[in-house]
Amino acid sequence: MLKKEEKNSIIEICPIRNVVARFGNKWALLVVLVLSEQEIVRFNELCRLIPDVSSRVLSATLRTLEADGLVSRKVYPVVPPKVEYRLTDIGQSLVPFIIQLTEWAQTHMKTIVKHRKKFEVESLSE
Amino acid sequence: MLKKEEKNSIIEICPIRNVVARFGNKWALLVVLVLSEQEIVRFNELCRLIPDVSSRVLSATLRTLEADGLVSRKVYPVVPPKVEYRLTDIGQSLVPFIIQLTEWAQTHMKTIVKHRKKFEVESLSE
DNA sequence: CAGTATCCAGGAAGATACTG
DNA sequence: CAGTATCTTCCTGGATACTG
Repeated sequence: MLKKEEKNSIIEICPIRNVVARFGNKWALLVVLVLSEQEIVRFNELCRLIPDVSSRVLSATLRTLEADGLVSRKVYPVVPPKVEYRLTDIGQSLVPFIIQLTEWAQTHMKTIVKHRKKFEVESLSE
Repeated sequence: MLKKEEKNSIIEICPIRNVVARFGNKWALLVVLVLSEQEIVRFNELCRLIPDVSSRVLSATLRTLEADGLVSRKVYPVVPPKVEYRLTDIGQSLVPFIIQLTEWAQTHMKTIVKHRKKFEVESLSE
């Protein structure tokens, strides 16, 4: 394997890894998907729409998406606070691909799950 | 947030999360992409094609891809060992989406990187 | 050649509690 | 309401060494 510095340079150069790495985030894709369905969503609404994410992780996810320019955040100076999230144009442009991906997932899911089980059994019997 | 058991049931039910979770893997997408270009690849060849992955992680990645049925593994009973990896039909069917994704990444990468930097500066000045 | 074994470090994510 | 602070746990992935 390569040394750390060499690796980092590869990662920086490679646009695919750099950007696609974001999808490694456990929640990012899901947040984009939810935002694509609701247009405008407030923070606690998102919490409810994705019931198994903590507010800590959700806010971190939103911040990276905002940093990337995929999501915009609008704060209303009112009490109690009101913050709205929505997709930017770039964020929107990603949606069709995510949907295709989920369709692919739905199409092949049964086969994949079946295959996983079979594989598991075969591995055990060795 | 929900309790752990409730969460797990959500994840099991949801086909999208279940399958898309695989993309969270740091190397899975890249391996599929490389296999789509080379058709048949041997283990150490892959090591060389993806120079910044360790053999330990590479073999783990290959095993999960094999378990999912995206990659097939063919062992020749010779000395020294010879093992060939290639995409299955399901694996192949995923390739166009990955390519679209990488094209999207290439198109928007500059904007995203610029936005990240801007965002960083703004965060510091607060 | 094609991996495994072992050990370790870092980061992601979870639980809980708290605040402007 | 919309988060942050803190602490802890878990798990991925990395380094190195070794083997059928």
